Amino acid sequence: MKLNEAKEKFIQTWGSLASSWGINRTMAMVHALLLVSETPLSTDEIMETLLISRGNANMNIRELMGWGIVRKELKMGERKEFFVADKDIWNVFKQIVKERRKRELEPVIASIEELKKVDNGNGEAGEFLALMDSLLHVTTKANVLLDLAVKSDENWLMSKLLKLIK
Amino acid sequence: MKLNEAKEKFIQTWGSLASSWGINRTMAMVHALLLVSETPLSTDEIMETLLISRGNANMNIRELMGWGIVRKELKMGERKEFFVADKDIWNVFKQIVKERRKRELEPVIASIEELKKVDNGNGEAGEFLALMDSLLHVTTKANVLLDLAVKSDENWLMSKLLKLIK
DNA sequence: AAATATTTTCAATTTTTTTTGAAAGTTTAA
DNA sequence: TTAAACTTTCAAAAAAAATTGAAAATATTT
Repeated sequence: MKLNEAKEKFIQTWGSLASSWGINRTMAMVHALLLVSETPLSTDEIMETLLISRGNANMNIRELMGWGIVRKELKMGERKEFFVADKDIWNVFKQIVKERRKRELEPVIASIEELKKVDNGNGEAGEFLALMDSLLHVTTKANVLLDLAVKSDENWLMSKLLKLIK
Repeated sequence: MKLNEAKEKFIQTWGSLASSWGINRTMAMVHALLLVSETPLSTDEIMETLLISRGNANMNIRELMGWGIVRKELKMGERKEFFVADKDIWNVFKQIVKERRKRELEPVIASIEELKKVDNGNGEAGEFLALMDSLLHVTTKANVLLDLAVKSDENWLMSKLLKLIK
């Protein structure tokens, strides 16, 4: 398999994985392209390589920057903006966990807390409250653990965790 | 807030969360409905409550059973099938992790392994290979850890993990 | 074996999400 | 200040995903 073919396959793999995780296919492909690119790429280069429109390219690049895993790079003597992906995969992973925790996990915890205020005058909400409690139990623990994962150094975390397995 | 209102809000919350995780909105709502229901529900009851068609209800119930988090319950003297959701949230969590690991993580690891076979005769694939290695590093570790999580008892795992935080 | 109840399937439709592309906006250079 | 280079926006179009509903299949009862 030639290098370019492998890169292409990687972009496809990343793209098709995306939709199972609620991530825009094109966004994942732009990310993959930047990951395998040895040099920063301009919007035009991304458009040409992935055969997508300018609007689409722009939108997804911006979204990736919002996730904190792609950044702008300015080239001297060039007016265009260039983009690079953070190549430190552990960092990318941490960044995504951090964002999803903030965007999705925390709101859901707040929402469950809210639902615990249900009127239980005659005790009819007992089962419901038990469900909310067990959900809260799992989600808050996940929250704490993900926070730990995000803040820690990879090697420290992994060595600790791998010890647990034995 | 009345109990029924709270249940409805819970179903909505669960449903809207779903799409960020690549899960069908209705499937999440059916799941939520079964979670908050104190009794097993028939397809007809699910249709009526969520205002969805028979085909849709059937499809999503079946999908939930495929994920191993909803099961059929037969009532004596009733010809209809009834459905119940596993109320043990830790179990539900484990089951979902287990399935996603099998359906998504393992194939992606296999795919990256495949891409490592790229032709590197003249050394031009060095950076690409380094990227594949670091991806493999993170994904295989995640794989091992999730496997641990899935196989372990909640309390054991949690007590161990919480110790790490201190 | 026929009638009835129930579940499943799937082509057609609807809804939602993504993408396009051109116009508007912004920045830089002459 | 004007023009050119470049980026952003967003309404319309296209594509993808979800949903419907009725017909077919299956299961149960009489």
